[in-house]
Amino acid sequence: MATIKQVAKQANVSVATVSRVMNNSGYVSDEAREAVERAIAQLKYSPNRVARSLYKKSSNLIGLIMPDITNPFFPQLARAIEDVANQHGYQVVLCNTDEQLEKEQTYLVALQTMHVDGLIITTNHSHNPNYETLDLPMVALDRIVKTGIDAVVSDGYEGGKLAAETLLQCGATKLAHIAGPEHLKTVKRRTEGFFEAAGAHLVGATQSSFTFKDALTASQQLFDQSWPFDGVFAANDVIAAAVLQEAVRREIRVPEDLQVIGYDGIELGEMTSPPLTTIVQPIYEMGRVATERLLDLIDKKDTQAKEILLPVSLIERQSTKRKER
Amino acid sequence: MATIKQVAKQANVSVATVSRVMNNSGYVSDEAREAVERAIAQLKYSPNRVARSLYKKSSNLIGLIMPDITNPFFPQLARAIEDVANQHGYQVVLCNTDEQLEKEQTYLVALQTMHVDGLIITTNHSHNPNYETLDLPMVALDRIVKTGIDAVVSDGYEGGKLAAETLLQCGATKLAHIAGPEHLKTVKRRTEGFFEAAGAHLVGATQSSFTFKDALTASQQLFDQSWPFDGVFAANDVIAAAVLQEAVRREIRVPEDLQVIGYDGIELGEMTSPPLTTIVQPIYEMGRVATERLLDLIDKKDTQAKEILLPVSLIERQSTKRKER
DNA sequence: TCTTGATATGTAACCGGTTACACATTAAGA
DNA sequence: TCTTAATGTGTAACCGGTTACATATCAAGA
Repeated sequence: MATIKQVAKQANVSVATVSRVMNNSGYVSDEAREAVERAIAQLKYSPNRVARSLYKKSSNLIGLIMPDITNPFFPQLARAIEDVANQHGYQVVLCNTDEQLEKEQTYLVALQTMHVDGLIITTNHSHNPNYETLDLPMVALDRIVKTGIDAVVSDGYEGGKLAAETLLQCGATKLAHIAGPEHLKTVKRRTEGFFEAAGAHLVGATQSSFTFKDALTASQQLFDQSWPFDGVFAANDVIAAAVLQEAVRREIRVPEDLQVIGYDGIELGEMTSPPLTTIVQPIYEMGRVATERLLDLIDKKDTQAKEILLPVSLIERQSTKRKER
Repeated sequence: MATIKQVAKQANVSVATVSRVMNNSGYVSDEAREAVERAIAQLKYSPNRVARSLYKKSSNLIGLIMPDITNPFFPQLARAIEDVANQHGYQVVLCNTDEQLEKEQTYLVALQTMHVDGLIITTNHSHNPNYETLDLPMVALDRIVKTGIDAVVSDGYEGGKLAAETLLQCGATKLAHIAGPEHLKTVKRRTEGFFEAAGAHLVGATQSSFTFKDALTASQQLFDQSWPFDGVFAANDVIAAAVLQEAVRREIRVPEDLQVIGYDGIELGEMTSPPLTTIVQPIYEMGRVATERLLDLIDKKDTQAKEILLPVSLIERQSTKRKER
């Protein structure tokens, strides 16, 4: 790798001039510029970002902290973040915390010592640790933070309501629900919205983590305890897939005897049998908006913290019947 | 953030001594060490990795180049890589190339200028670009490279054979196949193994990309053109899920009338109805092995390039019947 | 003609670590 | 007692950029 000194020598100018050409700053004569550009091309020079970082105290790196990229909701988010970051000349550093405070803490110091320019925190943790004291631009994604930290979330309450309303409009009268983990506020809102709109039609509910195994257990429990019902809203698509599978096992026909609605809009929903009707969060959009917001914060464009709420929508596939009118 | 100078001042020693304490190198008296450690604790000092990188020409960063983290095969791989890297004090930089040469090239120079210590290339691309000229430790994952680059892959040929043998042992006699994209050598091997073991039992085959939509089209085509058959081997689990869905749509019972085997062993396979029998690649293991290999290369432990072949295995769920005997 | 501001360029300090080298002290062995 | 090696510590160069500052030239306006 060529250095700026070699380029300067080759072009017969000082390093300052080379730097000016590279950064398009200060005054440079046309001759000098051409000579430098020629040297750069000849030596295939591209500046050492580490050296640049050291002086500028900025690395063009952003840290992405998420519980587990393996959870099917996160890859799309990561993709959106990486796309937008890359378009703006940033790279992203991936961190999986498993929601463990200790890991989070370790990553935080690692990211700080490497001078990342900002953080995207995609974790549903409620006991937010030293984030407040961190003095780094950051935005929370799919997560609700009390203090003055930006957040991008989708409208879970409306989503829950929409699920109940849809089920009702499609002719279901006895509704059941499988909620997500207690500590996830964004997920809890879905349940609250659903309960609100389901009203007296609610005949049963249980709760599950987001692993498929747990969801299967919860599904069985729901069928055992609350059957019969004719509409289920699951707190996410993975749980909905479990409900679908359990229904098949019990020879309950979907959507004829039982209608199912999921939440998230991940690709999995297309792959089940029957394909899953679901409330879709604009996942990619959420990642995009969060990253753009973060880049604004890094550029100090707008330092007023705010919560950005994105709308959800319904996608009808075949786990529900046609809406009546 | 405190600097080494501040620590030195606080501890009444020189920066060299502080550095020696931090790195456990050279001679340091007990008193000096204690004083330094006290100062470090007081100032909450942790060394600036950027400065360190500049001198050492090593960043403790590894670049992860994959086509698209959104493809359900990759998150597990990414997770394994990140886990192992993190355990050894490395961070990973995520890059999605969409298999586009141009993007790959851009990432490559970005990663080089930030002095990543190594690269993991998880892409099935055959037209490998400037990798050879790159002079960076790297290992290819799930990808076959001609030249002297390390590779970690699983045994697709055996996997394909295993699929055919299993189908046959489970009583299927008329076998069909949906292959993956032409250009993916690792995937092609599965097809070759399957054809070899299926022999005269093969009654039909088609081909598909790894998107669910294409897989659905290919499934329909297969049913239209080659029905009846009683065993299908799909080149990956996504395609298998499509076959399953199409079978349901045509009211063909699985596994009674048609048995289906997938490939990969991703979580999706548990979530279909019925759950999918599949050939599992040790995905996490592959990521782990690749990363450990890369770290060895970085430490110059063993520079002899080699291909590491990991075994696959069968996991029986409910898309096949019980094996006879 | 003199002043002034725009243009052009180079030198050196700086970012925050690591380490080669010089120097000093002390202990062990001859 | 004299060598010699081990131990301990500080100074300054270095990694490869960026930029403050000094300096020089030149054209325009007074």
